[in-house]
Amino acid sequence: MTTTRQPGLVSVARHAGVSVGTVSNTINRPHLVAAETKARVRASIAALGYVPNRAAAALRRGSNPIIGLVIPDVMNAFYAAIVDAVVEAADRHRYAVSLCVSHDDPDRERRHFELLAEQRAAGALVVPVDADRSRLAQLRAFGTRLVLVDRRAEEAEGCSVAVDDVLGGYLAVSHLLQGQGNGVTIVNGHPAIPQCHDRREGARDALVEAGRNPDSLIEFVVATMNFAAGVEVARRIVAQDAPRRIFCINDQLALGVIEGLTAQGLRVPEDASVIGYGDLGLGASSRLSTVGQPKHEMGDEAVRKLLDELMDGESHVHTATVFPPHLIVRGTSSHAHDLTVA
Amino acid sequence: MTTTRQPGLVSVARHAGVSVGTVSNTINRPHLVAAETKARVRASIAALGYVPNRAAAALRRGSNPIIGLVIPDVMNAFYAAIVDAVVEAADRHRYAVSLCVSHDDPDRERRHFELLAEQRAAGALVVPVDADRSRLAQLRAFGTRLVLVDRRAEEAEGCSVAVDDVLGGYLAVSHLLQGQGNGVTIVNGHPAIPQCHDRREGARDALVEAGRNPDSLIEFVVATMNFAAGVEVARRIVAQDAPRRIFCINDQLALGVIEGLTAQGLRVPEDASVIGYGDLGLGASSRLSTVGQPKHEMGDEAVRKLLDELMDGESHVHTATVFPPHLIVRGTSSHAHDLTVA
DNA sequence: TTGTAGGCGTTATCAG
DNA sequence: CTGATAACGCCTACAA
Repeated sequence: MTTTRQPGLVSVARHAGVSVGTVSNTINRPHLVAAETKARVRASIAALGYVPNRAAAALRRGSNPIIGLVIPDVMNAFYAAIVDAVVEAADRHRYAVSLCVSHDDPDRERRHFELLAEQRAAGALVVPVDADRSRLAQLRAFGTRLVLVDRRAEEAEGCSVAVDDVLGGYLAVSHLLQGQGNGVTIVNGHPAIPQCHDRREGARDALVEAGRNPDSLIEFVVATMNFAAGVEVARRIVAQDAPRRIFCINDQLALGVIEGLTAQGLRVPEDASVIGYGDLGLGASSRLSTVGQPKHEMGDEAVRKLLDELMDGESHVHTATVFPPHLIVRGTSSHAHDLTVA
Repeated sequence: MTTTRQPGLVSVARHAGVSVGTVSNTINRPHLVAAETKARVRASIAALGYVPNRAAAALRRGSNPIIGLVIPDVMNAFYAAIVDAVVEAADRHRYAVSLCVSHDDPDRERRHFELLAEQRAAGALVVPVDADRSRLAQLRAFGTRLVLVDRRAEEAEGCSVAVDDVLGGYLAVSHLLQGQGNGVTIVNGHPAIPQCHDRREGARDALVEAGRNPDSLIEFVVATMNFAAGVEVARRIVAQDAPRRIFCINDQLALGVIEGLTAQGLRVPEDASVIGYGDLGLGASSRLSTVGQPKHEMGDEAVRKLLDELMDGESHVHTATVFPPHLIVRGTSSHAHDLTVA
C-alpha cells in the first residue's frame, strides 16, 4: 500500500541521483545536459516506466500541445480527407487533435471553442459554421491561434487555406465547352453558399472566355445537393429542353442527373455531357469526369501554418493560401461502356 | 501592464466576495452552494470572462476528461460514422475527443497510446491494429479505461462493441439463395481478416440451412478489396463459369464485379445476382443490395460503456455487445433499370 | 453553508 | 552543467 502509482519527475530524479531540474532538462532541452547524466536519467525513466504528465506541463506553461479541429461533417469525404491529413501532421509533431463535428450548428461550434479554451489548446483549425466571425474572434482573443480552413480569412486576422472554386467552375465548364452541343446548364446549390456562388462565377468566366454571353448559363437550383435531387432535376432539364452539357456542383448530384437522364431514355455521354465536382470517392467506381481538390495538401498546409505561428511567434506573418483544383477527365478509356447496377 | 490575463478561481472569488472553495463548488458541486451565493458567483464568472483551466483540474484530479479514439482510417465511411457518433456523444458529456488514425500501423497506435497516457486521458475507444493485446494492456495498466470497437474483447479485460459478421454473411447468402441459380460464389478478402472469416462462416451457415454442402461455396480471394479487384474477379468468375449468385465482402468489390460482369456482356440482375456488404454510401446512388451495419449505434454504445465504467467505478461490469446487421434489399423498385455513367 | 490550506507534476529562474 | 525552489490553477479534506 505504499508504492505510489505513476512516478513523477521527483521519483526519476531520486532514482537517477540527480535533481528534478536535470530530469526535466534531459527531456525538454537535452543539449543542456551532460551525455553521461543524460544516459543515467534516461535509464531511470525507462526503469520506472515514467510517463510525463502533460496536464502539469500545460498548467505550468499556460498552453497545451493540442490542435482543435472543427469541421461540419466527418462523413463527408472532403472533410474526412482533411481530418486525415491534419491528424497525420499533428502526430508528426506530437500534438493531440481534439475533434469537433459542428454539423453546421453554431452552438456546437461555440461549445467546442469553449472546450479548447478550457484546455488552453495551442491552436485550432476551423471550417466556420457561418459568416459570423465573433465566436472566432473570442477564441482568438483568448490566446488560441486559429487557421481558417476552406474559407478565406482577412489577412489581418489570421491564416487560411482554401481552394479556388472559381477556377474549379471554370475548369469544369471549359471542359464541357470542348464537347459538342450548344449552351450550358448548371445544377447548383443555393448561391448563398460560397462554393456554389464561386463555382458559378467560374462557369460564367469560361463562357465569357469562349465568347458566349455568361447569362446564357441555364441554372437549376436544388435545395439539397444529393443523388435524389439530381434525378429530379434531370426531369426538369428534359422537360424544359435545357442544354445537355451539364455542370453539377457535386458528384452525387451528377450521378443523380445521369440516372435521371438515363431513366428518360437519354444516353450519356452520347446524348448529354455531365461533369461533377469534388472527386469524393463516388467517382472512383464510375466514369464521371469531375474536378479534384487537393484535400490532403490543404490539411497539411493548415497544420504547417498553425505550427509556424506557434513556433515563430512574432515573426510570423499571416497568409491566405488558395489551392488550385484540377480537372479529372474520365470515361475516355478504351473500355468505356455502361455501368449497370443491379 | 498590471492586469493579469485569464482570471482564475481567485479573481472570481475576490470579485464575488467569496472564497475559492465556494467558486469551485458552484462550478462542480452546485448543490452544496446556497442559491444566492451561486448567483453572485455566476455573475462574477460571466463578468470576468472566467474560463476554467482543465489542465489544472486534470493535474489535481489525476485524470483528464478526454476520450481517445483510435481508428484505422477516417476516409472509410464505416469508421467515419463511428467517429461521428463518438464525437457527438462525447460532446454531450463535455468530454474532448482525441483522434488518432492508425492506418494499421502499430507504431502509430503506440504513439497515440503514449499521448493519451501523457494526457492522463480518462478512457479510449480503440479499433486495435492487430491481435497483439500487449499495447492495450499497457495503456490499461496505466489507468486508462478501454473499450474495444469492432472487435470482441475477453469479458475479463474490458468492454467491447462489435457487429455480428457471421450473421451478416448469413443474411447476404440467404438472400442470394432466394433467387434463381445454382451454387454461390463469394468474393472475399484474406480470411485472416476477422471480418472476412466471419462473413464466410455465415455464408456457409446459410448454405447448410438450405440443405447445401457448405463446401460448395466457391471462393475468390482478392488482395485488396476495391473496385478494380472486383472487375478483375468478374473476369475469372466468367472464365471459370463459377456460380452467378455472388456475395462480395464489401460494396466497392460488388460494384467492381458488376462492372466487370457487364463488360463481358452479362446483364445484372438478369444473368447474375450480386450482393455487397457494408452500405457505405456508394450504394445510396445505386441499386445494389447489401448488408447494413448499425455504425452510429456502435459508436454511441461504446461511449456509453466507457462513461459507465468511468462513473460507476467498482460496480461496473464489462460487457461485450454484438450488434446485428440487417439486410438492405435494393433494385426492386418500380423504376429499376440500368445506371449509365459517362 | 462557507473558508483555509496543502499539494498535484512541471517548468523556469537563479545560484552555485 | 546541475541543484534548489517558486509558481501555475484547481480540488478537496477539514475546520469553522
